[in-house]
Amino acid sequence: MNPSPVKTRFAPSPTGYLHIGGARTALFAWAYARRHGGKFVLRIEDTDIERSTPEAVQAILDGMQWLGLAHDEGPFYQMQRMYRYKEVIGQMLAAGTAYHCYMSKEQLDALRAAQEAKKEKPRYDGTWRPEPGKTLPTPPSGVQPVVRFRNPTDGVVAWDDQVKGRIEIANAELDDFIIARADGTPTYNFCVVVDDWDMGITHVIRGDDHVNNTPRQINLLQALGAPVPRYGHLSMILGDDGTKLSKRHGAVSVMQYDADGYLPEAVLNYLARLGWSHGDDEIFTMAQFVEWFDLDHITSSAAQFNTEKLNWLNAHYIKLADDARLGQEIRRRLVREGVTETAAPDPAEIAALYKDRVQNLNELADSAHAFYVAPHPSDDLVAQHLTDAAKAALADLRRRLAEADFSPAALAQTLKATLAATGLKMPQVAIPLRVVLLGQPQSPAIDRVLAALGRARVLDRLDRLL
RNA sequence: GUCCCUAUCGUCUAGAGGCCUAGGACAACACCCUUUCACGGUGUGAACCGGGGUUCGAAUCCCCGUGGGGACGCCA
Repeated sequence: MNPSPVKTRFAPSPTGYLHIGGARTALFAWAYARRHGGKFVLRIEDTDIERSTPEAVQAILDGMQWLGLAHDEGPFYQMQRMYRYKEVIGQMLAAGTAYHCYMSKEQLDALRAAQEAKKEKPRYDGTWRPEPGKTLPTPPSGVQPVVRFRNPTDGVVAWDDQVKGRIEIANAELDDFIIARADGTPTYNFCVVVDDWDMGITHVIRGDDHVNNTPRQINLLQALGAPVPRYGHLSMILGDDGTKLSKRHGAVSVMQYDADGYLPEAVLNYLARLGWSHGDDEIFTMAQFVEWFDLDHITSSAAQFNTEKLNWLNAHYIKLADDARLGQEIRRRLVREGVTETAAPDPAEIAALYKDRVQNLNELADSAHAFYVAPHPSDDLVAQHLTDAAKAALADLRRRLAEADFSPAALAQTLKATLAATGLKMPQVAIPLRVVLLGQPQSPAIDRVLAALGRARVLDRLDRLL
C-alpha cells in the first residue's frame, strides 16, 4: 500500500526555443509536482532528427533555468533510449499486439486521398492487420515494413481529464497507427508511452493539442500492461491579437522576455495567472503558487496573452526588487550598449531613483544612460526650454551650485535661493535644468537627480549649454 | 468532411442552482496627490453567445444551434 508519489514531466521537442506556451505547461507540471512533494522530470523528445538541434536543447535548458523551474530527474534524451524502444517493439511483435505492415507511402497516400474524396476521416484500412482466419497478402520483396499497433476495434477509450473532465473516444475513430518507421526508428506516440511508463510518470500535464493522442497512448499502455497515468490537458495560449501564437508575434521565446527587460518573477506570476486562478489573488510568490496550485481551478478554454497586464506585473516586481540587483541589470544593459564607465554614480542609486517609474529593465537602463553619458538634447528641446530667462536662472544656479553642499536637502535650499533671486516658479527652473542635465524635460525629483549626478557632472553639463 | 475540446466586461478571470441588482485585476476614463513626468490613492463605465428545456428558482444542469480552437503524418 505504497501511495505512488506524484511524478510529472515536461517533454519538449528541441525544434525551437522555449516559447511562452511551453513555459506555462512546464510551470504547471512543475508546480503540481512541488505541491504534492513529488518529482519533476525533464525529457527531451528529440526523435525527429531532421528538426532537432543542440541549440534548441540549450535554449530550452536556458529558458527553464531563467524561470527557475528546476527538474529533479533528467534531462533524458529519447535518442539515447533507442535500445529500450526497440526491445519493447520486439516484445509487442512477439505478443501480437503489433504487426508489420508493408503498405508503401505511395499506397497510403492514395488511400488517404480516396477517403478524403469520399469525405471520410482518413485512416489506415487494416490491410496487413492479422486476424484469426484471415489470410494476409504476401509481403512484397525488397520492402522494409513499418510496425503498426493493433488498436482495439470496439468499445471506447475514456479518461477523466484532470482539467477538462471526462473524455470518451470510440475506438472505431482510431486506426492502427505506426509505432516504428521502415528504418526501425520508433515514433512519437510510442516513445512517450514507453517513457511515461519507464519513468513512473503519474500525472501527464501537457498541451491541449495532445488530447487526440491520449486515447492512442492509453490503448498502448494497456496493451503493454502498464499503469495508465492521470492526464490533464491545458488549453492553449493565444497571441495578444487573439490569434494563434507564432513567430510573427515577436517575443515568443522566453529568453526574449529577458532581453526585453522582464523579471522572471513577473513572467512566472503572469503565466501562473493565465488559465489558473486562486480567487481574486493577482500577485503572489512562487511559494504561494506552489501552495495553492491545483488542477481544479484551471480554465479549460484558450486564453489570450495580454502584454499590458504582464507590463503591470513587471512594474510591480521592479518596485519590489532590490536596488543592488537592479543596479546589476542596469550595468549589464549599459555594457551591452557599449557604456563601460558605470562606476559612478552607483547604478543601484540610479535604480532607486527610477524603479517606481519604469515598466521594464530596458526603460530603467535607458533612464540611467544619461547619468553616465552626457546627453545631447535636441535643438527643439533647447529652443523650447532654454529661454533667456531660463538661462539667466540657470547661470545663477550654477554659481550657487559651485559651492553648495550636494545633499538633496541642501540642494533643495539652493534651488529655492535661485527661485527667490529670479522670481521664477520651480517648474520654470527645474524643467530647463532637466533638459540640460538629462536631455529631457521629465525626471525624478530634481534635487535627487542633482545629488546623484554629483557636482562635477552637473557643472560640466551646465557649462556646455549656457 | 469526421472526431474531440471550448464559450462571463476589450483582456485575464471569480462563480460548483438561491449569497449575482454578476465580484476582482489589467486596460480606458475622471478626480486627488505633485516641483515636471511617472508612481500612488479614490471613483466611473464595461460581460453571463442564441434558442429550447429541467427546476419554485439557472451565469451555473441537459439538448440543439452558432462562433472559436485542436486533431485526423513513416512530425512531435
